[in-house]
Amino acid sequence: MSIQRENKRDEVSAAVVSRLPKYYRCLRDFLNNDKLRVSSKELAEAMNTTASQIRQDLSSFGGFGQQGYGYNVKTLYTNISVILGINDTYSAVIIGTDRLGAVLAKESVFSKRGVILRAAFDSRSENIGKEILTDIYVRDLSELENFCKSCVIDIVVMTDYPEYAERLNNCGIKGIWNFTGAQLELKNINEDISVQDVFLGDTLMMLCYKINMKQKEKS
Amino acid sequence: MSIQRENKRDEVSAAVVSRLPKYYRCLRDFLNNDKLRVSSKELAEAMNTTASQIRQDLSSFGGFGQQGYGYNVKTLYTNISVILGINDTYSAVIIGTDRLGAVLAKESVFSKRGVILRAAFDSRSENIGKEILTDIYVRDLSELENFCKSCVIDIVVMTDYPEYAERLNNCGIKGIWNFTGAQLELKNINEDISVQDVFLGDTLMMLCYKINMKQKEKS
DNA sequence: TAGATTGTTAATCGATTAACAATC
DNA sequence: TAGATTGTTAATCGATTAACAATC
Repeated sequence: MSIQRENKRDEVSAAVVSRLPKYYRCLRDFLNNDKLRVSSKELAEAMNTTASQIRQDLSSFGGFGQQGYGYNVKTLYTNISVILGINDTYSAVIIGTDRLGAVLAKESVFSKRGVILRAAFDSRSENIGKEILTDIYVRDLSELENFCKSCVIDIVVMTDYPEYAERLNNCGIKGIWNFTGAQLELKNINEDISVQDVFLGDTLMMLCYKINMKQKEKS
Repeated sequence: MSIQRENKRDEVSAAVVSRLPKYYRCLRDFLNNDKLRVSSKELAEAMNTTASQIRQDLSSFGGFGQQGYGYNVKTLYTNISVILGINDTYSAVIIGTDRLGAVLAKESVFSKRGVILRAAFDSRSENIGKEILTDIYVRDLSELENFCKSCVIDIVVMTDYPEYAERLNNCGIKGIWNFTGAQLELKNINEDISVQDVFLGDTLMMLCYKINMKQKEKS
């Protein structure tokens, strides 16, 4: 119970977490421009927010700055990388190899984040056996569980077959990156597994909404 | 000034807007299951939120329900579709035809939302001229502005060349769906143009963060 | 030492939840 | 009419912003 409470206290709000990647990108740009130090005011301008928020956010992970000086860009960048777990290596498999799946396999987004693709799965016979990436041949979906168990797989990238998610409960995986466009049944998924949704269709709908609003404002 | 104020008052918060696509998906599922009516309580359960939030959200667009009865699924679905502008037709072009661009072109996400792809652009000579979709051949990026002006293009899907965004200011486009992984320079982009970002890398970073947190909690 | 800028505490603002009168 | 459930107002909660003492 005391540990529970400890965790609760240390827990960082979802709002802050959602801003971390933006901090990371922004600091990376500063670093690439050989900037050595940055104040919360400067960071705020670059990120289109307030200096207060920057300091509040960063202090929730401990103080990375120095009064009168600001933040050392390199140090802050390194710290945020560690917080995000970006320097670690992850092994991954892809489920669904049509279109989106095939492309994600080739995407640099994986290698940039230390994610190594180990295998790809599909249940359509016309896809099975295809080489979607050097030395990565599409396997039958029915092999998925055994594969994850025998190899050590951290991340499952789902681009199809959302109903397969719960089969991953006892395969030792740590996270699901969900592109299926369907809400996974979280109540059937092991609590140890983190789920990150990407609803592409939702973002297109929101764009349509914004476009429509602007039209209406005018009239 | 009175109109300005009117708009301000009618403005729906970003939090509500971000939930609209979820309402839409949820109601579509109910509709597919031939459900005729739904209460805020039921909807809340399906959407993993509170009945209060459902009623609060929906009332910000006007009352779609009926005391003692709830909401008619079909009516609510139609209303949300109209709010999202989902039944309208949009014409679009894609910038960048490597990997992600090529796949998005083929994705059903477009046709599902009434988005018709008119053209694709790239500046790499090896890509130009390729047929990435039936009758859609990759054009030279330099033709982009003239093309958008002459045809009536609503949406530009950017998968590359983020620096090109500001060139779209006077082409009459209404929205940019940004997959470039770079923050577009909003101060250089016409206010009439809505921008919807999709930072895939950010979502992967957030997944890594969650995975790491769970590991730390255990130890 | 003086100026700058942090980390943190307090104030404000907005979003979510609860309560309930209105009414189908 | 009685029961159900909305739309809306009020209460609570959390996140953002402002202020400032601490200190490099």
